[in-house]
Amino acid sequence: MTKLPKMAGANTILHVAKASGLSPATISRVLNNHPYVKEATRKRVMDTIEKMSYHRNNIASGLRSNKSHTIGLIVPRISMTFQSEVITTIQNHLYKHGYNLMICQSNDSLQMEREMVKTLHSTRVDAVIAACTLNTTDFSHFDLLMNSGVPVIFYDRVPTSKTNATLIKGDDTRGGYLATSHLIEIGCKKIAHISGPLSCNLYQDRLAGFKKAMQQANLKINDNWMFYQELTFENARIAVKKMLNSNDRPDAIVADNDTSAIAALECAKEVGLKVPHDLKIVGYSNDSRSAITSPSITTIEQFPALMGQKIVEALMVLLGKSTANSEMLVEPTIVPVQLIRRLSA
Amino acid sequence: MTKLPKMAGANTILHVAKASGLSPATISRVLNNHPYVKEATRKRVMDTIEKMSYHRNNIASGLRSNKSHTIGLIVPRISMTFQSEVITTIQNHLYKHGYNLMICQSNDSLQMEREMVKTLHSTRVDAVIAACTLNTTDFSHFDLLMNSGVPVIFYDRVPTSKTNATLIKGDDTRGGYLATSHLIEIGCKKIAHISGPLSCNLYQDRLAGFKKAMQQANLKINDNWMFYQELTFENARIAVKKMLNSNDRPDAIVADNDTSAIAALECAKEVGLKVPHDLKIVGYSNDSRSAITSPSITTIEQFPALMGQKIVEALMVLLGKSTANSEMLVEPTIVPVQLIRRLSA
DNA sequence: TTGTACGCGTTATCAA
DNA sequence: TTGATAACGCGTACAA
Repeated sequence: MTKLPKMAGANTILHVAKASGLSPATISRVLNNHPYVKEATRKRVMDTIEKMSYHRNNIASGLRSNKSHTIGLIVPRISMTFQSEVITTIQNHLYKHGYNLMICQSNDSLQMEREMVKTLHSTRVDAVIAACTLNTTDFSHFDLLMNSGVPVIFYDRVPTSKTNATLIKGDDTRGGYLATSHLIEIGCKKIAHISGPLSCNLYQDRLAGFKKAMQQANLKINDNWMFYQELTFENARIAVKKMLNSNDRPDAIVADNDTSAIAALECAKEVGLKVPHDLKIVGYSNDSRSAITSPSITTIEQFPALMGQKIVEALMVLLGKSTANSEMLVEPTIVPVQLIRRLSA
Repeated sequence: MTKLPKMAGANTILHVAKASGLSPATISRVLNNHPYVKEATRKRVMDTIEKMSYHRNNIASGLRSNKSHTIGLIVPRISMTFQSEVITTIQNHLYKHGYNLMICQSNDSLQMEREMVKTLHSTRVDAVIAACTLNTTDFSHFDLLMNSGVPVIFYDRVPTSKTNATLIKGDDTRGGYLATSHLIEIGCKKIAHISGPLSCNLYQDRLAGFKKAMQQANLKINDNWMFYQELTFENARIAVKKMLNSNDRPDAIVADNDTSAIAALECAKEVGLKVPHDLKIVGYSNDSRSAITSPSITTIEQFPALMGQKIVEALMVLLGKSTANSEMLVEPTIVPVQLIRRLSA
């Protein structure tokens, strides 16, 4: 007996090697499905592994191979319907490919986001997927990763300037256009817009879509009905109250998320306006709540599962596990959107 | 634009040692805040680290120290409001303590749950936090972790039999009781119950609370109004339709989640019943949707943030980072619940 | 207070 | 097809 046994429950490939009368290298080959292993040997090793209930130490493996089989994910918050569905899809797909997911919530804090990039770098994740905060306009903290050869995929909230990262985003321009032109088609002429802060590409694009639809219909944009703010329930209430209490009221509201749309609906009820008769409302994201209000809210579906799937596809290309769709890496991937017509507009 | 060359190899403490004219051991001591380091030396090292932009390799550190500073989390799905809030709290707290979180979704599949335990074991996580699937009645797959000295905390859906793991659960018996007795107080006598499958402790307990309230009020339980099923929207619709179309209709429904309560509300509207006048409804969990239906739904608040906090507290004790509340480790921790009265009952 | 030397468990590189 | 052996980067006795 050599220096083998130390503590129960800490079997290593060395133990397996001894027990099966083979070398550690062969055990490793079996574990990694290396081609040059005789079938009989493989079987013998597998049996021993089973018998000893050996489990490979991924930490040691990672140190040697420089692969952690872990993907880092940075997201503002997981509780948003859209985000949690994207993440769910990513996680399920990645798991099938043998990767783990390390999820970090920035809580929409740029400082947290910066720290998390460092942490994920130290953890030696194989790649990072990130939806940035509303305030992230400088993306240079991600250079740390890319300079070390760690691929970065941005989705949803992405940089607008040039980058070496892979970009996957929703068709927000079209989303803004669809929401607005729908209202125009059903006769609205005085359309308000509750936008998010324009520091973020999402809201820039949705605004562009809004403007395009308005211009095409020769409708003028009333600055008193344009709001650029963090899209919270309270902020929306304040904005909508102000509009509804004025002499000149809009006949429709395009909101950049469903929380704001729900707030608008609530305000309308309080003021005694009937939706959609007196005021029409369109939201954004198809939040699970938007389907169950009375009236239910017309909104923009973003297909989070599809986006998650695209993200994993790109990831597999970046990790060299796939060569399909390698053009994803140079051109931004645009995920389609769709108007979900309900009763509010 | 030329692609950035992949770095030949990141800096190591050896490089830092060379550059600062010290030994690797001293660098390591500085990184780990070891007491026996002269302040001037520490400063010198920190400067060099900064200048070289050295970042510690957590994989190597983990191999040596046998600590990954990563906590594994297994959860049926992150998209449920309750779960996503628990997870958010856990993640934010853990991050402050210097731990990462590896989240695994079992999708309520027992087989996935089993695999994920193995994966987390291989990844050498420092501890595992788990909310099990609805079908997990045998928890022995977690023994792999506990036998290797990896602490396990079960929350929400926990084992009912004896275990070495730490248990943190909601007061579901009281929740079921509060929901039912509230209905009784406001005059209901014919109360239906849409329960989850009794394989799961949650629904056993809520049912016990329901029965207790019914017995105290000398109300008899009508078996035609008792349903034990996975708590999906469709299942609830079928159950409620059946009851509302029969000759003998309940005057109230206790649902074990808000999805079922929302389905009940929808069915009632379809059949032309007014809620709460003709039918009263109480849900469970205070899902974000329950507040915005018309009428809004009375439900049971489970304080997910508090539960998340308790989980981290217990974890810190288990990891030897804290000695407060060490009784958490032997007795299950019960997180309180509260009736949120809204307009549906 | 700092340095030397070794080992954590695995995989890669040779050699056989 | 398999084996021997040297890394991977860090932490920690032990020595100085």
